[in-house]
Amino acid sequence: MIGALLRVPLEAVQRHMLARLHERGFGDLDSAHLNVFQYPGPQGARPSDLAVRLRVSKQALNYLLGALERLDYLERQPHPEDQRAKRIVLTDRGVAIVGVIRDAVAEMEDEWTKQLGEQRFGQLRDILADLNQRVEMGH
Amino acid sequence: MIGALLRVPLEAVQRHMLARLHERGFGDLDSAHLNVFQYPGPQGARPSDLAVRLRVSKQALNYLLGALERLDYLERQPHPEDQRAKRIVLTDRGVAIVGVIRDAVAEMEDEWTKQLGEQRFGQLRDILADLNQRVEMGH
DNA sequence: CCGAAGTGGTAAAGTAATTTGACAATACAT
DNA sequence: ATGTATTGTCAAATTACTTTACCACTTCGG
Repeated sequence: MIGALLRVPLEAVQRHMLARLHERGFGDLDSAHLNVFQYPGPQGARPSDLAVRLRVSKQALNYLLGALERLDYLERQPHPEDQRAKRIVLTDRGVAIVGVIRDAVAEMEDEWTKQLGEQRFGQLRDILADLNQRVEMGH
Repeated sequence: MIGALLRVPLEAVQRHMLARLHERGFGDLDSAHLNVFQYPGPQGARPSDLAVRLRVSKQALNYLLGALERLDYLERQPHPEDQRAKRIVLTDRGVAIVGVIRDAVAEMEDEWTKQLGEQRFGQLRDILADLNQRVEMGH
């Protein structure tokens, strides 16, 4: 059951993020675009590396990046150290949505802290952080 | 950060589920198909209700159901109480994958219990269960 | 150095998934 | 009874993604 237990709150966070973004002038973003901004975000990364991180093909990522570039959220600049490569650089608009996302997550955390109590929410965070480390270790 | 904290372990569970299914003779399933089997599963449900639950259009769900029916995981039978409606009924093959999924989740839970300790994993489950209730309440 | 092998990005073509819009059949409220 | 809403499905159009193929550049072995 642990799958469902993780899924429901995660989806709640994601819905809240997307709703806030839509409210605040970023109505042209959808959840696929949003994946690109998953922690730690695309700023400064190479498309290839990002594709590995997100577990999508580099073509699929490139397709998303094309959309986000047309919507003026980021640019693909030449990489200073490797002439083959590109560097993803957020535009002002791209930086702005990171702030909105951060706010939306903070709101959700406050809400849950209020509901569960500070102690239990703190435990949840701590245990999840621990688990994350271990999961990332184990491949 | 709570979003990322929930996402990483969830994806680990989902990957593990899919890997086990592929190992055990269900190589024709992909993660889109798998969504249909998310708790509490499609058994006995109406396509429309399931579409609402999964937050996809009824056409998109119908497309998935068509694929799953062709792969012999389920059937769409006439609904006994409403002549317009259908009832989703799992085939033997469909019932079988529910078992594999349950086993895969149990393995993951055992693994994490070993890593975090019984007490902390138990806390995680309890707090998440509590949070789930509250999230489902709040729309 | 030089050539072979590998990496990073992208274009083009093809496939898969999803949306949009319609519709027939049934249920239901008044 | 009659108008309205619901349920499932089809088909067309669109969008998202994959596959295949490439070229520019880098790295590495000699």
